[in-house]
Amino acid sequence: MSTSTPASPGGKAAWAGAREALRERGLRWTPQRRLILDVLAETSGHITGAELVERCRARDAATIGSTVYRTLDVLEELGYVRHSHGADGREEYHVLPLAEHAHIGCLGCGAAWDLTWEDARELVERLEARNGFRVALGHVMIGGYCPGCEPAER
Amino acid sequence: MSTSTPASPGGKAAWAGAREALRERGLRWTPQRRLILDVLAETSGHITGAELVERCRARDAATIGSTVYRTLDVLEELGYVRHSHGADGREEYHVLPLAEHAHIGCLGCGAAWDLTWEDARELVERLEARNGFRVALGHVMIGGYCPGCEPAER
DNA sequence: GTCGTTCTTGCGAGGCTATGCAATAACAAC
DNA sequence: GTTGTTATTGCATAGCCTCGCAAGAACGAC
Ligand SMILES: [Mn+2]
Ligand SMILES: [Mn+2]
Ligand SMILES: [Zn+2]
Ligand SMILES: [Zn+2]
Repeated sequence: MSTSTPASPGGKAAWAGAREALRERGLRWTPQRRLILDVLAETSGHITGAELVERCRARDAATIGSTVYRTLDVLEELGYVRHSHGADGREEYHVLPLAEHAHIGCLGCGAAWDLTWEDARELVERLEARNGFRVALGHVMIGGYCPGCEPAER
Repeated sequence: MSTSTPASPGGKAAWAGAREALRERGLRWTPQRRLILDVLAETSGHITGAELVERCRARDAATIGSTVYRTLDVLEELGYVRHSHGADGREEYHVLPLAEHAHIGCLGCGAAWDLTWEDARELVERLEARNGFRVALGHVMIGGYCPGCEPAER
């Protein structure tokens, strides 16, 4: 469903410090969190909350949705994931974000791509200059239609 | 919560043609649709799907959510409303959009502004040329911080 | 006014996400 | 290993939005 974002850097390696990161904050290392991190470590690019629940459930049928969503909140605070909302409003988590970037999503087929600061520069500079508005690229979502998806009517 | 978008032009007047617009397409004029249009005619700027359901329910307790959402779909096809998704992923309907436009929202205070095709031209043209991607300006959401709101952390 | 066609509605169910609460488990200290 | 503290889980519930389906209503024709 979601395309884009080249493979993450170290794969599993990047997650090595997660257990320590949790403990340093007084948070706990539980079997549920370990499973979620294992799945994320094998994911590159984007994943929706629902997809993550599903993949965890494939490995442990007892997986509870709310636990997954709450763990995602924690991981976002630690910087391991970052979320925005896709064109359909659903959560889209970016795993191990290398650099802040915006998302472009097809309203037809749901495919998604990334947009860099460089791509958005002209617009970002215009908003900064004209309105004093500082764009948070991670919270930019551009909806539209990819070449394969004709926008039906209108 | 959402600022911007000056009051709609004619208020009720702008909705006068709605009944005809429906009939010309073979669609029907029902009591449910009339109520929804009445409520929308008294709304200017933005409204979420849930808010609209609530306001309709205030006038007719028998209002059914799915009917409201389906009517919004129809009205969007006729051009009377246009929706995108707010920073929290919920649907945000723009009533009587004068022109298709994108939304800029402050992640700090929630203030929102509009962005026109002209403002986005450079980026839109770039995406069209480079990826064959046709931007739907109404589905563009730009998050960031207004001059008054310091970007907290990270 | 009656009838037939086709659009709409109501209703039920389901997907995605959030939250409160009590029971449980992780961790640190001993 | 036991115990106490407190974070976390499971569960239930709820909100927002979508969809299928069968019953019902709007509309045009007569
Ligand atoms: Mn939508
Ligand atoms: Mn969110
Ligand atoms: Zn597409
Ligand atoms: Zn602000």
